[in-house]
Amino acid sequence: MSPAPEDATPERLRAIPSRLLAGAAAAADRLVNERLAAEGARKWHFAVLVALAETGPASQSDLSRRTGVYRSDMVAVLNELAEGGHLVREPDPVDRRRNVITLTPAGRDRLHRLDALVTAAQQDLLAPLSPAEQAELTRLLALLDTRHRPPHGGEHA
Amino acid sequence: MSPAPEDATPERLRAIPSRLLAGAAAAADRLVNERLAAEGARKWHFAVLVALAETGPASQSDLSRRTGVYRSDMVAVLNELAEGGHLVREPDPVDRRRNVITLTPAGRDRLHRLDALVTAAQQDLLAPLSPAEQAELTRLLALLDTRHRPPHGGEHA
DNA sequence: CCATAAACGTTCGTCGCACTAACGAAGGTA
DNA sequence: TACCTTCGTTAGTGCGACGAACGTTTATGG
Repeated sequence: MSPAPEDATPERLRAIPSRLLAGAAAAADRLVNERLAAEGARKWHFAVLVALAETGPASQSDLSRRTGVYRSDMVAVLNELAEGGHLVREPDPVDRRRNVITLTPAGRDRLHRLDALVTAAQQDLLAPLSPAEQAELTRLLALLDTRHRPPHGGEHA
Repeated sequence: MSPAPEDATPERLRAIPSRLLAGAAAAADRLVNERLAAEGARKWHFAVLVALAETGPASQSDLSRRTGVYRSDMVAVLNELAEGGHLVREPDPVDRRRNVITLTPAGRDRLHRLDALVTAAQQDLLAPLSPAEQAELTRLLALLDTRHRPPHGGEHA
């Protein structure tokens, strides 16, 4: 038998938070993507659908800001969702620079299905933790997130 | 004035652990890379140097397993470190398929400098949390990491 | 001893994500 | 009017994660 190399990761590396974070994030992404792939979706699709459902029709740059998807990348995401009939993209009559993105009933359906998948993935992800630990982890991560402001086109004020 | 869109991220999305994880990991990566870029290094360089310092000379696939860098990508990392004189790559006389990677004194020096940078980045990252929270977050992340085994070429037994 | 299988280093290519640059069309403002 | 900004869009860059394939070398087993 082999000497069972098991987890050969050096101690030093294993204690580094940024590495732990990267590892956990990778695992999380993998879980989510696996589930969503079963429906031929990616996480951005879900994010956009959520944003649309939450506040109604919006422009692309609106959606970009709210989901964190760059407006350059938003184009393709919307194309794919539009092809699937999950949303409609039409020019905004009041501001003709804009497109108004509107969720269709089919889109709302899809949102519900994707939501179930994403929720399941979260449970898989957090399963190793007790409910209290899950809540604490979520809280701490949210803290870090709000502190380390995205390199986005954020508030200048 | 604008209606202050501020943080327009939908509530639904903000509560999703995998998204929080991705956000925090991105911030962490950004902090680490910014620091390391000052020395013209990337995180893999650091990881490889740590692995070498911890257990002495090793083969490339050894390093690959221990650092998490794919062996395909390891090639370039070692090239760069070798160019900088931080390590030496020579064929293994006992197993001529392998290369023996050996840390040079210059490499050890560089490790210490990079270590300082990485440590500083961790402090920046965790600064929003109390020491107790930092420890707890690290613990929980380590738990998730060890549970969600990498999709790597892991144990077959 | 020879065939076959495995491991190693390497090259190349793919995919997704984050991010920049630039451009035409449209709107706001002086 | 001229100017600046916003919006959607295209194209392109860089990086990390990952797979395929190939030649070389070592291990295995009949």
